[in-house]
Amino acid sequence: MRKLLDAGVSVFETRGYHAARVDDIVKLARTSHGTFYLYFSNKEDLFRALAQEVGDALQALAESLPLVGPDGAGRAALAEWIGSFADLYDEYGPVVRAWTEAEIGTHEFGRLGTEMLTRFTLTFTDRISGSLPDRVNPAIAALALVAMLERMNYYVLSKQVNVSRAKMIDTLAGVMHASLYGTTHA
Amino acid sequence: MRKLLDAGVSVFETRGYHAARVDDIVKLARTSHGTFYLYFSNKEDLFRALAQEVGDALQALAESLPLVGPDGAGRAALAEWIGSFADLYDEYGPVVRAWTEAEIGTHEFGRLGTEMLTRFTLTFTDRISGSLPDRVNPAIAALALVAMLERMNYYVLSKQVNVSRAKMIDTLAGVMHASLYGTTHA
Amino acid sequence: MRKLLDAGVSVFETRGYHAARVDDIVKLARTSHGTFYLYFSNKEDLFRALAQEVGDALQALAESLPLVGPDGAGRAALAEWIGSFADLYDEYGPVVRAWTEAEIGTHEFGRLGTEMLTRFTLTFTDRISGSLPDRVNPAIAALALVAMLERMNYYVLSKQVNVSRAKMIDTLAGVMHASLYGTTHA
Amino acid sequence: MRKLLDAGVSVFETRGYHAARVDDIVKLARTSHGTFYLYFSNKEDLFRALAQEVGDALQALAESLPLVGPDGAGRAALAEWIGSFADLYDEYGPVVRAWTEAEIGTHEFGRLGTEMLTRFTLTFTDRISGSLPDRVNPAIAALALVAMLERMNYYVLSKQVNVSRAKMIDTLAGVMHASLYGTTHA
DNA sequence: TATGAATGAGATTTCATTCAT
DNA sequence: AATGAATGAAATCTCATTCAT
Repeated sequence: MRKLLDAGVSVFETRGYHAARVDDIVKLARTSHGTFYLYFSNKEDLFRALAQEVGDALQALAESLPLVGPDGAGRAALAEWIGSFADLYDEYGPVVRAWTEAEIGTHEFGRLGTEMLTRFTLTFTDRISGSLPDRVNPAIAALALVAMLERMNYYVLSKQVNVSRAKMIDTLAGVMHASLYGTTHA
Repeated sequence: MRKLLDAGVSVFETRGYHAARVDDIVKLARTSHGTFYLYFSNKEDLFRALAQEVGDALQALAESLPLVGPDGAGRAALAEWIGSFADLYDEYGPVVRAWTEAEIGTHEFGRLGTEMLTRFTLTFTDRISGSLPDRVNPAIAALALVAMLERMNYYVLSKQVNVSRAKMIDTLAGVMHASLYGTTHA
Repeated sequence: MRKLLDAGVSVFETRGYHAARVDDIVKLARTSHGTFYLYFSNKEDLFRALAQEVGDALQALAESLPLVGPDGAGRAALAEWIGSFADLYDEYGPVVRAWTEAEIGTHEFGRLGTEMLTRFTLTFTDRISGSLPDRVNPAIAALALVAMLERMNYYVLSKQVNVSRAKMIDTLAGVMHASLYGTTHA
Repeated sequence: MRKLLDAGVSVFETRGYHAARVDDIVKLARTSHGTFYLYFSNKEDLFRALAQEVGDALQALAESLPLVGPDGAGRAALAEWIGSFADLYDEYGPVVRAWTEAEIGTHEFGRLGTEMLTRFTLTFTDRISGSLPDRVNPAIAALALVAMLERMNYYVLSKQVNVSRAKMIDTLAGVMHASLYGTTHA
């Protein structure tokens, strides 16, 4: 039930995954405990549904990454794609953060998260592997870039580190492009 | 009391911050509830003490970053420093992860974490700012590199993504060096 | 919920306010802790509700005090009213005693008690002020009589001082009437 | 140990008997838990010692009540004695209040208190019995007057009901004298 | 389908008391 | 005599989950 999922996102945003109570979600959704358990078997179950949505969106995004060339156009395309990532983070930020919180000490979400990361990175690797210098392991470099991408978005968009969205995107594009083609930023 | 702090690290590692019960910590430390509350006013309070330790260690690490030159020696020095970061992550991993878990939805730890990130990044920026191309904002580039560093360590050392520690360090050094001097990796 | 309030009265009676445990109340009411906290936020909260009831009953009683004349009929009417006070004390004794116990060192109940005393005494003063000799401050004399009334009921009805209810009422009526009209007792 | 007894009075004053912790008393007395238990077996025990002091002082006071005559001099002597009672209440107020609090729901203190009340009232009865009209039971009238005396002092000296000490004494003397000799107040 | 009162297991926290020094 | 760290029993309170309506 959409109402409950949306309330879930909202409550996870303000209270975090662990501190979120079924009662909070139910109250925000203006429905009852009984109804909650009609649709979900518990908080974890509702979260799984939200996580699924994020996972799908992320995978679609990974697949939309263009083959990036060494020139300015390639860099611009990369920047645009990073912008899409930021858009996605804007939309699903609370879920992503809750996920990070939930997966620590929770077997299932940890496994799900690792799977998702692996799939995303695999697709990402695929797109950039042609561009990398021979001696570099593309999968690992890709993982590092994904790490930077994810965490920088968290820092800037969730943690209110004082950096503008545009500058964040430009910087990420610069560092990524440099590591792919060895050129200097911008 | 050291015994309780150590037990805290251990319990946060296995159960995560939220699922950790005072009872777990107390049992592991082979002491009593009364003793726990003699030294700390609650779980949060104990965690604060641990966080302080990590913060101090991280700050010391940031200050140990050498001025990195464009040549191979510079790259090697950078790799060595990243290795120290990984060592620190090994030692304090449970606390860092617990922190990540705790700071979401907990104002205080969120603020503390942002402060720590800011200080670390500031020192980091200081060390690399001379090396960056003019048009790049050093603070933001530094933040991106710190994001990569932190998150990659988490992926590899905590999440059991199947990457060797040596390769992680080498890759991180490569990407960082490339973004500083525009050279290709290695 | 009535069941819990009644159990509260009963437990306060046998154990006193401070020694009363939520668990006692819950067990006597044959319900659960959860239910208790559904209706009251703690023991204090339940007590507040009971205190409200006593306060209302006392105020109604004060307002029922007839204008007492100097003759035998006036004295009889006064005695009857004192009888009603004793009835009320019988009914709410446990709460009144618990209040006495609770208000010492508890700001809120102290304040509530003083308010109630003031209102009761004010109404009482109103009823007797016409009867007092000029030089006497009616409010203070009224307060003294209320003090006697309250404490004597406590001595006789709660403390099991060996005095019959009838004699207590007769004596109180005598002293009060004497102080109002300067006649000797009875 | 005097230091502990004094600290006890002080703590009972601010926190009441039940809320008083051994820790509070020990801290205020600038000594240790161990020392407390060296001199008293528990909080109750310390309180018993204080109660003993109050009991002795009260009994001495009762015995100092002069034989009160029907004239102005008798009334003045009565007023002076009531002043002494107020002095005693000033000094031992916290203990008296704590006693009231403690005796509800505590067998031992209730019994002690009733004994003390009985002894005090007996002596009081002795002193006034000659003055009362034949039909009045002196013991009961005395009890009523003692009730008034005690409670009025509590109202005025502890509860901060807005009445001056002088007026309280005058009013009590008036009501008492009136009930003894049937004269009007003052 | 929907409700929400009732439940009770389990976590947190307090504080009187002991005992080795 | 004096200390105060350590204890643990006992109380409070929360919240996920159920179930009769």
